[in-house]
Parts: sequence; structure tokens; C-alpha cells
Amino acid sequence: MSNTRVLPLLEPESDVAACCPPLDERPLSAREAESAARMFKALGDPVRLRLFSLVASHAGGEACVCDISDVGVSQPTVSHHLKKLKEAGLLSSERRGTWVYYRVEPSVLAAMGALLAGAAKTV
Amino acid sequence: MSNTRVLPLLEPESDVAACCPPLDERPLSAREAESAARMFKALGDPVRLRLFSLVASHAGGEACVCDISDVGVSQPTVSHHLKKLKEAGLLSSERRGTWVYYRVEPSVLAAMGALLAGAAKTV
DNA sequence: CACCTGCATCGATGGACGTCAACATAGACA
DNA sequence: TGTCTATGTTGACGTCCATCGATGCAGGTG
Repeated sequence: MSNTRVLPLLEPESDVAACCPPLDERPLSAREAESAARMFKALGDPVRLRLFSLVASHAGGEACVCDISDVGVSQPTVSHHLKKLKEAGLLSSERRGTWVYYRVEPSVLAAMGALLAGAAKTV
Repeated sequence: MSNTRVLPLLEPESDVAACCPPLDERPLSAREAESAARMFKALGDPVRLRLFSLVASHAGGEACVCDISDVGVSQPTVSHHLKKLKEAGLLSSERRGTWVYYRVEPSVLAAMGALLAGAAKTV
């Protein structure tokens, strides 16, 4: 455990992780919605969702770009989408020698899960 | 065991509720990603997210369109976004007399929560 | 040094999307 | 019937976005 490392969250661009209450608790403010929508939007593209799932499900929690080649789009497009996922705070990247490795950013995922967990209980 | 046989995925338009395994279980197929991305995409707009949160947090789990007027966009735009949320399977609507009421579709939310719950555990 | 490979960036293009005003439709009421 | 109110629909417009080929850059290998 001890995995709950809280991000600094200083930049207004990436106030992404601890932004919002459960969706059914109260109406989101414009600011909250803006920040949360960025995360959902990042996963709102089929290619990005496959890329993200590919990284998330890969052994060790990280994947090299070289492992990704069968998503049906060109290499520049893959790079473009990985960048988008990184900008949304969902992935982080690290270059090790020749290859670049991407890994899932757990805190942001937890935030999205919290948003939905509330609304899912709404029956 | 209990290999969680998934649904037949009948309608290509609304295979939305029980589409996908947790994001970190295995790479999503193109079909799965397509279906799941539709849901995320629907929440990927700030206005739609506010509308959805507004309905989800409203008393009784439903809200009349007349309750919604302060999202910062015109009425036709509100109607447009509500339609999008409905097409994505996140909301359902019902006309009762003069007013139209929208409510949250719980199964779809549960599906999205399941997708993320898996990936959130990924540390 | 030169050469090759893995990945990012650039510039262009076609399509999708958010937004609005104008109009259409449906129900309530007189 | 007619009129008013509440929503949905249409058409248009501007912007964003996914995609690609070409190119650039970094790191390994000879």
C-alpha cells in the first residue's frame, strides 16, 4: 500500500486528480465540469481507449511504444494520442535508452472512478 | 473460472451497458473500445457533464428540463446535449404533460464504473 | 564518424462537433 | 378553436480534432 501519493496539483491545467465530488452529490460547477470533462474526453476516442487499456493491462503496469502497433492507425497518430493521454494526466512517460515507456497514472483514474461510483449507485 | 461470458452485443448502437472488461484486464478490442468510448465521449463535454450531474443529483433521480437554465448555453443547445446523452444511453427521458423529465440510466454508469475500477487499482 | 531505429513533431486535410437563431411541435387552458 | 408555454429540430457557421506523410531528433551500433 502507501500508494496514495497525492500529486501537487498546482497547475490550473492539471487540477485533474482531485477535482470533483460524485456526480450525483450536487451539480458540478463550471470549473469542476471543465476539469473533469478533460479526463472523460481523453478516453472518449476509441484509439486512445485501446492505447490506454493496452498500457494498463500490460505486465508491470507499463508498456513500451514498441509493443503497440496493431491499433489500426499510423505511428504518428499513435504518438499523437499518447501525448493527449499524457496531457490529460492519464499516462506518464519515461525514456529508457532506445525506448519510451508509458504507465498509468493511478490517482487520476481513482478520481474518475469516484465520480462515477456515486452516480452508479443512483437507482 | 466463471469466465464471465459477456452479452451477445446485439445492437451495434446500444451495446453500451455491458460491453467491456476492466481496462487493466486485457487490451480492449476495437469493437469494445468503440462502444466504451461512446460513453466517455458523451461525458467529455463540460456542458454535458454539468447537465448529467444536474440530473443525477436532483431529488428523485430525475429532473425536468425546466429546472435547467443556468448552464451558460441557450435552450436549443441544452436540448441538443440532452439528446446526445440520451443517444449514449446515459439518460432516458419521459414526457409528462407539459414537461419532459430526464433520469440517469444506472446500468451504463455501472459499466463505466467497472471499467475504471479495475484501472484505478493499477498501482 | 556514419548509419539505422524508435519516437516525436510539423503541416495539411477532411470530417466531426458545439453553438445559435429561426422554426416546428406538443400539451395546457380559455 | 386559438393562444401561450415548454421542448425538440433544422440549418448554418466557426472551431476543434483525428489522421496522414514528411521530417526531425535522440540513442544505439558499427
